[in-house]
Amino acid sequence: MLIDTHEQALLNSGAADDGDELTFCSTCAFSSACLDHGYDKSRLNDLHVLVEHTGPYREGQHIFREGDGFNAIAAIRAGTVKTYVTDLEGREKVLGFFLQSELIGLNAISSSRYPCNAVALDTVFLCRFSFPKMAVLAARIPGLQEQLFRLLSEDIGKASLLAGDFSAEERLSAFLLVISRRYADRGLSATQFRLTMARTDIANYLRLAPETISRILRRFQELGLIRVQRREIELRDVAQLHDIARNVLRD
Amino acid sequence: MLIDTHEQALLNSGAADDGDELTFCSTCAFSSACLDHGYDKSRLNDLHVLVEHTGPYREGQHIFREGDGFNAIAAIRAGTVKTYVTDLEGREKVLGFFLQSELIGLNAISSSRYPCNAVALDTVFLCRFSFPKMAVLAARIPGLQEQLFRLLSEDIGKASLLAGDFSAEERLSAFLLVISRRYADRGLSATQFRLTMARTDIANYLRLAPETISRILRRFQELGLIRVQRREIELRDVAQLHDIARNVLRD
DNA sequence: CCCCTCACTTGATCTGGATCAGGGCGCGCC
DNA sequence: GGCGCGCCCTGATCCAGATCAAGTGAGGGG
Repeated sequence: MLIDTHEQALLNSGAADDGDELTFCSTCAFSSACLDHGYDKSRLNDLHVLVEHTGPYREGQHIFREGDGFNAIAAIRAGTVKTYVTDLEGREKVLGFFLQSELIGLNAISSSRYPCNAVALDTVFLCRFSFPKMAVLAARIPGLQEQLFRLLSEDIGKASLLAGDFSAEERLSAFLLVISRRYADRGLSATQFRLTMARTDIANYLRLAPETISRILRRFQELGLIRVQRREIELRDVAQLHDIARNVLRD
Repeated sequence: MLIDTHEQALLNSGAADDGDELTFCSTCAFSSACLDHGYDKSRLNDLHVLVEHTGPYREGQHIFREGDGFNAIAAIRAGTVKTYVTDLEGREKVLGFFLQSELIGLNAISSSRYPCNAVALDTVFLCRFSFPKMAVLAARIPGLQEQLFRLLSEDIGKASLLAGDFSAEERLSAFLLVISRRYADRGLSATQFRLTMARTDIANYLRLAPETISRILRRFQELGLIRVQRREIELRDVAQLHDIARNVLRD
């Protein structure tokens, strides 16, 4: 298994133990998935050749670029990743933001090339999974195959925030709630967090102008729905935000 | 294998032969996939319990509804299917149109429920594949697993026509070209075809008003790009349509 | 400490497409 | 054939959000 010096440091620093897959990489969705579904430790070697820890990627550093040959999907161990494409006029179109334990690269499977760019928004560490090897393993471990099907299928529906002809308020409210939910899932505060992305990134993601983001954040603040100071956000009336976003989120 | 009377008639009418999977169901993506990847005939029984031909569904008849329990994905043997959800104000949001040999239901895997409605736009026949059984089979046939991963991954990127803040002309031009391409792939004319969906459906799909669809079709006709008469469409200047849609299609 | 930069904010104006309102026409049904 | 219904077209008006044009203020480097 390839481990660079940063990685080695990280491994040595914690309670990490190469012999136990769960503590070895507690943020890897697949490792957990394997164990959850009865994957036994006698086969751990399979995972070791499968998994490669990489990082750190510094803010602004690319993880992959559009057109790069696809060989691995990656789970984020730490940090935030933005995926995007650039249109013919050079404008950036943000496809998604990915937090700890989320997967990037799933949309590259079909064409064997990454169809978009991925860049670190802060300091990022990854778990890379060789996809060919994972496919072989998936055939042997039903739980893993099932997990992969589920993850892929989930992503098909994820575009809903961008699809739909929603108003700017609906979009932004839904965006804040989705971010909040994802932070909460990771044990962080659901009501107070720091956005890792610039206004421009949010705008490019929600298909709005940066000015519109500013104005609506201010409006939300004036209405007492949120408190915002630079990138620090506090949600003060989640119920009403949900009400605004109800058409987008539908649940 | 369950076969209703309509189905039986269809089977008997052609050169179909239950002993040969390829002629038995030449429009089924998976059957071909299995054979393409070295699936041998001694295991055909697996596919027979897996596949169930259904139909006809008449225009306006639902194939599944939002919330229905997911048990199977389906390949379209004939006809056109529209998938959609309804927002809280009762407005219909069209998610996609599916032609012969395309698959519906892939987005239901993750939640075990169909997250949208599917309705026939004309007379539709389906191949239903029991998903649990298919997953078992996929573990045994590498080609099938690979095919499934590829199909799922493809669909993740499909939303691009809806995402993006494209102009009405860009959207509609891209829509016509995508339809054209898909008809051509099926051996039909790429430049002359009949739309199976209403203006309203196109509008709901492209997130535009039906009036806008009308106006732009007229404008395209005045510019000599297309000829349109009711639902009959003739593409007269594909190059320029491509130019208009270049930001949407990106290839 | 000050300046410079870059992200963000704020205000003024403009516009693409939605909405509203009405009219035509093909098609099925009586 | 005529009538009615649904789909489609067309014109007039309106508005959300883009765009244009200045600020403002925090952080960083000299």
